[in-house]
Amino acid sequence: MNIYDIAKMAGVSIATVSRVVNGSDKVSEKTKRRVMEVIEKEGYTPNVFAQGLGLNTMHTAGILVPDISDLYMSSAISFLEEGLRNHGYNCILGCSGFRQESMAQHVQMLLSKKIDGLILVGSAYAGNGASERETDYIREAAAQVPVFVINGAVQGENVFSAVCGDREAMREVTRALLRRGRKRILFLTDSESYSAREKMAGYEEALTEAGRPVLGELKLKLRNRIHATRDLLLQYRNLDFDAVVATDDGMAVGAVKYAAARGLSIPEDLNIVGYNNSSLAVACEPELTSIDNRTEEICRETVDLFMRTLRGETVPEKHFSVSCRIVKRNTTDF
Amino acid sequence: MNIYDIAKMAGVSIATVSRVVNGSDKVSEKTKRRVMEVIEKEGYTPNVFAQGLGLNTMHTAGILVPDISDLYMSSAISFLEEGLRNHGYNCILGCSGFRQESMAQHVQMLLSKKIDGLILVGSAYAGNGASERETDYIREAAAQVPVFVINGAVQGENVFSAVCGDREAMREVTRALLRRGRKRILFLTDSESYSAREKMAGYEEALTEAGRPVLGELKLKLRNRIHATRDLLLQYRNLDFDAVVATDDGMAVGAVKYAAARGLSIPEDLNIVGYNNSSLAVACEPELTSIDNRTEEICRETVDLFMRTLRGETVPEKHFSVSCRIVKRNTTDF
DNA sequence: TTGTATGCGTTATCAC
DNA sequence: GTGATAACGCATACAA
Repeated sequence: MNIYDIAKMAGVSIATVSRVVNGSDKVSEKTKRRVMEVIEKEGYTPNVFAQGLGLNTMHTAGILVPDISDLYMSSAISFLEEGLRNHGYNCILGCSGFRQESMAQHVQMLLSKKIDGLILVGSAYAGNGASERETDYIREAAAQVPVFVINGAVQGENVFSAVCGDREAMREVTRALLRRGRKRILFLTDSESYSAREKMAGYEEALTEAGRPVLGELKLKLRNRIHATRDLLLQYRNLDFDAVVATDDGMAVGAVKYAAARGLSIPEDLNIVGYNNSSLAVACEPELTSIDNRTEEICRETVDLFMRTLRGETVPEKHFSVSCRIVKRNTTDF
Repeated sequence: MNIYDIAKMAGVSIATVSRVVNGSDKVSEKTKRRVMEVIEKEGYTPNVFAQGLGLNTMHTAGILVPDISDLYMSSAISFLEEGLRNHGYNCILGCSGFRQESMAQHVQMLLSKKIDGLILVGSAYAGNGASERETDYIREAAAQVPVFVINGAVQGENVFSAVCGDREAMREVTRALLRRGRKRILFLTDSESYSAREKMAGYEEALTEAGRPVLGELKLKLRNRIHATRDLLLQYRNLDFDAVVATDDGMAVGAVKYAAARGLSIPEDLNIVGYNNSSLAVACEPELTSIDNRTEEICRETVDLFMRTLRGETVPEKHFSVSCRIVKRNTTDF
């Protein structure tokens, strides 16, 4: 059932059918009614491929995440999908993993589908800070469609980003721990992404401004898995720390498990702060103080930016930032 | 840059370019090389809209989930996306929520994008068992493209499904609890979906075969939220139960929290079994015995079915089933 | 082995 | 208001 069939059945030309379908006002009420009747009866919908070919868009956004089973990313996608859909855009989803090469490849794959814009979820896409060249693939993509990076700042023409103040949040938390007399604060991370670097910077700033040394032994890189974290900490028996800040709740929960295994009481012997305020923070015992990085706001802003950019508006701010919130629960005493 | 440009630059016809791009063997090595050179130099890729218009496919699968921030569904999507991508198919994602009307609407939306097949993740799509009509929208969709339901059995032409043996798993777990002397086993669920009904049936079967009555007061429907579950159980102070089985880990963790609030010891005073074996099961304390419903296998099978169906193979089994696995941790003593 | 011509189903630009 | 017709960029049947 195509536009020719409908035209024939309604006794009009395809141009008129097209006008009716697209709500043109240059059609008489009478013919509009007649055409609509046929359309309804036959359940006709325009062929999106033909539309796409003519208009050069199928109203889709490409969304790329490294790992969709990560709680942070899946909730981000949830917000993005809803927002985009409300504006008539569908999402083509890609899961790229964390390998640089694979990320660039996936970007190409999405571009080849002629998406209208590309949303990269997670600071993993913003490189590890080794070199500006790491993010060249983003700027190349941006030559074709606008690119929106969530939680990672990338510079470039047609590249937009929305982040939350990870550095400030981590600085504030570290400060609070120091104020409560914590002497040796362990920093746990699983990556060197933009946001991980920001968090570490905040941690170091707080130490420095308090006149404390930044000790390499207190900065651990590890896998973001609960048991792996617990076991690693158990191995470092003589590391001697009285607080833990982690760049994701998973590692923080691992620290909680470590405390249980060592018979340490929380928060008296050990303060622990997680990140992302995921359901893990509520599941563990004692429940985890965690930093809420405002996924919903960031996603909403990104969708807004997406729509405005596609409408051809020149947006004032290419880089949007929002403050994190510290959600205090029972693993801290500040 | 289109096929005409490339043809002109390479000094051949568009047919030849098309042949080269599609790897036809009826092109001489020499011209193939020449054309490829131009293609590489210009970075040409075929316009997928034009391809789609001609071939009536863009090699996309529609994937619909009620809630992508649910751990079970996001991990399912992760497996599906990878599997489909390995076969050259991309995913258009929809998040429908749990409302019947919205689910049907989203199915229409995906169909309008001319997907090659539709994958519905989660038994929510299989109806609440009230009437066969609930799933009519699935059979209607199946008139256009093959539909694959994950974790919910739906009958119909061109409808396929993959489930795990929820009924058997729940029966086995309940049996084990009874064998260990548990007298009053609480059943917690947040829905009446196909899989929830299967689980309840298994629970009831185990009770019945042990000569125990199935008590309505011991079957609770509630929201799948940790604190909400805990608080609800605290309200029912005189309910008197010595075991809990839940249709999702979230509620089971809520029961763990309830035990902590009441000062009950686990597993001595209370046995608890969760479902889906998510990261929540590992995050909570004590760690949760949970049922692994084999998401990866089910998704792999679904992708396989998807590909075979699209290739026009007649598949022997429209309904695939795999057994769950009970993952014993520290909230049970069987 | 290569080229020509046509169809795919729209939208949009013209005439009328 | 309405209709004829030209793009849009590809794959492919058919000719050469």
